[in-house]
Amino acid sequence: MTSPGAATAPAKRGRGEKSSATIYDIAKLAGVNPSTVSRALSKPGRVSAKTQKIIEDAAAELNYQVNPFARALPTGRTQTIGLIVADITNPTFFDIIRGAETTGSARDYTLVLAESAESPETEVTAARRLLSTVDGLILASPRMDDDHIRALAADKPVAVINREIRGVPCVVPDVNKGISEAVRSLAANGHEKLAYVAGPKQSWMTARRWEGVKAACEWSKLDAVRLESSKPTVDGGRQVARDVLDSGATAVITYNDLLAIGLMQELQAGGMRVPDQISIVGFDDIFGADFTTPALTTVRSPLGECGTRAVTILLDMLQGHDAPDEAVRVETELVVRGSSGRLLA
Amino acid sequence: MTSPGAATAPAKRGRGEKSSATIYDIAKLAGVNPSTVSRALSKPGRVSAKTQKIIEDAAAELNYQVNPFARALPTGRTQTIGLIVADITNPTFFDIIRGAETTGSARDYTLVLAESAESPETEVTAARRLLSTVDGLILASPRMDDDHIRALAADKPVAVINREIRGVPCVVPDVNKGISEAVRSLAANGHEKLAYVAGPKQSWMTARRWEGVKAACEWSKLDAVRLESSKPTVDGGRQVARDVLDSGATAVITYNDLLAIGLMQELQAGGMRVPDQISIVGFDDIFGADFTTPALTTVRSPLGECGTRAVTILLDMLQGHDAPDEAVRVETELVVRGSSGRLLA
DNA sequence: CAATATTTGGCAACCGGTTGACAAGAGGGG
DNA sequence: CCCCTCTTGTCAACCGGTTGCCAAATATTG
Repeated sequence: MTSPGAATAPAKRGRGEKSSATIYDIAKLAGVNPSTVSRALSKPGRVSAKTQKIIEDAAAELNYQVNPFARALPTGRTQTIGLIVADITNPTFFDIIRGAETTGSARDYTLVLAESAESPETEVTAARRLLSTVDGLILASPRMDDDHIRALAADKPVAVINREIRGVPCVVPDVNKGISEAVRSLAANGHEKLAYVAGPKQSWMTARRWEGVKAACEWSKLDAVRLESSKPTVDGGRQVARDVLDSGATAVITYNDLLAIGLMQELQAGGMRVPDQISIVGFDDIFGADFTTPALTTVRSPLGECGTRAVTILLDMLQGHDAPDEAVRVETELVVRGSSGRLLA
Repeated sequence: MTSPGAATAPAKRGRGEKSSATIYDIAKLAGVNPSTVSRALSKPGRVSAKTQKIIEDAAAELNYQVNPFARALPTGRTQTIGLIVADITNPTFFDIIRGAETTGSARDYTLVLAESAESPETEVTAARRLLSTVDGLILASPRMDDDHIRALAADKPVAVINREIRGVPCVVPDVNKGISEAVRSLAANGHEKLAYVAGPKQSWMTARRWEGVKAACEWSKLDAVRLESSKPTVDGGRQVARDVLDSGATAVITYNDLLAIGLMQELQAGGMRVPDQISIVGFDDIFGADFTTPALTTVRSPLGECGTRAVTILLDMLQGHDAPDEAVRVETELVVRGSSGRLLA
């Protein structure tokens, strides 16, 4: 309003007429120096209680809000955290996103979202771009290689979900508990041969899960066979049905729920009865896993908790705490629904 | 490096050692003035081709990246758009988020996500907070009242999805086509009485859908009755099953797919056969709608497209285009799956 | 009550770009 | 050959906070 030259600047600035109040406005109103205002509003006990009050009142009156960019410029702090997911389409990530958003905004951090479309290159680009504008970065099921991730982590706090990388804070579901529950339950129900339908080769997790299945089967004296899927989707599940039947397995554990659902649909379409003739166990307990008939038995990974934990680690690091030097493990558990059960020979 | 006083500033800055290159570094390397660098890198033909080249090479060599905050400070442009959804839990929004993210990042905009947890107050707060840091804001199914939204829109470009507000650019699925297809199909299959299970009272959409159903039923000479649900979730669907049975309707259209799924589960649990005894049609075609048995017939709203369109409108406005003065309507269509069909008396 | 320790507030530089005003240099016309 | 116009680069102010350093004000202490 009082700004000179306002007449010569023809509505160029994008911020509406009433640019919001600055610390200079407050300073004028409160009769102090701008720097004092800045201190009153950020540093805790740096100014006297009296001045503090005056300034706060003035700020309230002008209904002041800090300009995040002005603050970010000299300090580098932005109050945002970035989250990169491999594929926004994939419901697995929904819970992670939700957990991260909720936890972040509870501590006054805003979530910035990007996706890599499953491409390592896109992922690196997106990560680089984000990294410069956020205080910390979360990579959920990253597709880029370890060294890239370490390079990012050298720059700013980074937390990784669903993958374990030495030297970088990680949050990883510990699949063993859930898997051994699943395998034990299948063994108890009379199954003797089990197939594992694997996921994408680049996925760190698919290897961990297969190891877990193999180990548990050995323990329970089950036969374990590994089958490959073309892609970790419902469609991929449909396509692998033939192989499953050919394998002679009567129980199947899949890399994820989508595969399980597709597989179940295809098998049922072919006249198989689930779980009477074949038991199916998925992974993750995604949204919709209980929509099927029978509802899907699955090893639940607490993905929302992964998001929450990752954010917490990040924010702690930002406050100067050390990163946990071991990967944080969250428990998985078997959720028994209708798709697994006694084998009726 | 050459900066004086570097010794006195003891590693305070949070940005790793090698703070990235600035236009000043480029200027030095290229032997020109920083402002020339700035112009070369942003304004199109403001500098000579020769200087342009020199500067670009220098920038490449230093592997320069603009500091978004430094740019945002004087210009107000941030290259980000905000998206506020009522509930991250709700799969309806997944597609919107995906559409918005994809479209935005294709045009070099980053998506900033916030949720309102279905609370109008939280929503207003989140919107205010976001508005100051983004170039434009998308409100998906906003819960706040019209005036609040208009106030936001007065400040910066705002686009609304799933609600129509005069004077604010909106993207709204036009439910009529999908609904009339649904009702006509039900009528053709021998149904004479239809129930509409409504959603939350504050939802603008639930009213539109009920109007559409009523009108289509009149046209097709069907009896239409409206039932209320406690909440628009699977659970809410289960709870309304009793009312549906009592109503005597043989066909049901629900406010959304979650209600439809819950309703179908409950009815089937009670021994009803779908669709032989009762047909069920949902709304939105969310992820998982085809996981059920039978798969859910539903009126698809192209939610991904809504996200895309909203972003497009916003970015166009940012480039100085006018906002469309009419709400943008996207088509809905009936997706026939197994849950609707001929009534077997 | 003077001398010293501690608060508290002000000054000014800085973060890294953008942009209006201007001057030097290049090119064109009479 | 001179004057005028157009291009191109430079200067300097500015966006809105933060923070090191210093001095004034106040509190503490002998």
